[in-house]
Amino acid sequence: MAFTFDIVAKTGSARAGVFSTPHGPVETPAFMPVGTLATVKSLDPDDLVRMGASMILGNAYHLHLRPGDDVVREMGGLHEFMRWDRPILTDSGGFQVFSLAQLRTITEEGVEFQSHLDGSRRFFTPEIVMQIERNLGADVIMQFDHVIPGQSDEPTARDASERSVRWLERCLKELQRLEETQPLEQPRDDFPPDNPRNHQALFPIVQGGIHSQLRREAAERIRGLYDWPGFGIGGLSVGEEKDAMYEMIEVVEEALPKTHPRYLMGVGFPEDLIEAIGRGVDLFDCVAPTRMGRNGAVFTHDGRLNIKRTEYRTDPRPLDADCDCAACMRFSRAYIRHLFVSDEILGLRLLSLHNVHFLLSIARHARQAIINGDYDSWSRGWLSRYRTSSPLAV
RNA sequence: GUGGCUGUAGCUCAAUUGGUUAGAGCACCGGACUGUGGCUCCGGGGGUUGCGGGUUCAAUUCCCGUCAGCCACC
Repeated sequence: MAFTFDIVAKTGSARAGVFSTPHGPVETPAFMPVGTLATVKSLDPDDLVRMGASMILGNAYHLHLRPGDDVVREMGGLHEFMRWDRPILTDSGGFQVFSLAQLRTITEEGVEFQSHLDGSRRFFTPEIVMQIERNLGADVIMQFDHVIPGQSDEPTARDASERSVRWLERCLKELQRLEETQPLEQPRDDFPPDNPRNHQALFPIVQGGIHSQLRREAAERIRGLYDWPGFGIGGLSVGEEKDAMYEMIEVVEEALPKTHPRYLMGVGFPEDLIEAIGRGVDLFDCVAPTRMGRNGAVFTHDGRLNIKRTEYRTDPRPLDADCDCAACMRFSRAYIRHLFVSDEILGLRLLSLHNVHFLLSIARHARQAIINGDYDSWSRGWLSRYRTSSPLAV
């Protein structure tokens, strides 16, 4: 089997593992920087490698609309297109259809919607999304799911969750057909040769809103369908209370096999990573470090700070004294603030660099703490410092 | 020198025949952002309406003077 997950250490529910893919291993817990449009905004592959990123994300919805998944396929697949030879995971676009697109009409067959770029009418089905993700050629591909707001009531959440499971069955069937009929593009001669990589790992997504019973039922039904290489946990950090999110993670952790990787989609903030790792989550992705970086927010060990504030106008210190990222090793808060206030590109880049590094670093340290067997004390100390210094972090 | 036009928030402009506490956009100062547009959203500070008089119950608005800028003509 092309995808394996080996757990090397455990502390309570927290696990340190190695997830193997055709493009190399992913040491978990891992944070995956988001590169929606085949780029982690403002960072290039060398930056990401230097920071120790192993797997990154692409997005089926966005890449289908532009440049087109057919274009990516013709260019040799997403890895070669963006020159990233480590693992890639593509999100199905389910979240985007429900967050960006307009005039959604949902049926059992699929979703009709309007592109957020030009308003053109589009139709996504589980089969079409699998074809898109096949063309992109990522190592891990997410099922097409039905995403709903975090505070949705039980009937709404049940409807969406059960539809997601039915769509999952169709995704699996279509992927199996594609693997028979459409081999992935082979790398070009000047690209480092890789493992045989015709197989893509399809991750199901456990939905169910903030309703424990729905979460359990979804996990149960999904497990009964196939021997999945890993599991997505979706529909969280979409407006619900943090306590509800943590509770749902615990419920799903109980209901999923302990032998497989769990990927908490769209999370998160530093404190969320640490809380969720303690509850057995292995993989994360989040736009927060880059998007918030572009808006001036900086993650530090002493909580979040806003680089635009006047108080940093002549502050000679680095963003975070305990950070060894490229921005902190070289530049002052005063300089980066100046870049921001002046709308200079470098400001966006340096904060994105720092924030991504910060989350990658949390995952690395968490992994080491699990291996050392002292995750509880490490995480308590980390959270205490972060929350004490920052009244903004709940 | 003469005639005309214009002076309202840091900037660009509003303010009904003279009628509540002079508004808006941008800028500035805070805050939000969790399966991505550098977007967007929320809140805040800021004006002796160029200056000095006058008319009026009431003046950004009408009158006189004055200062500044612009235009035209000597």
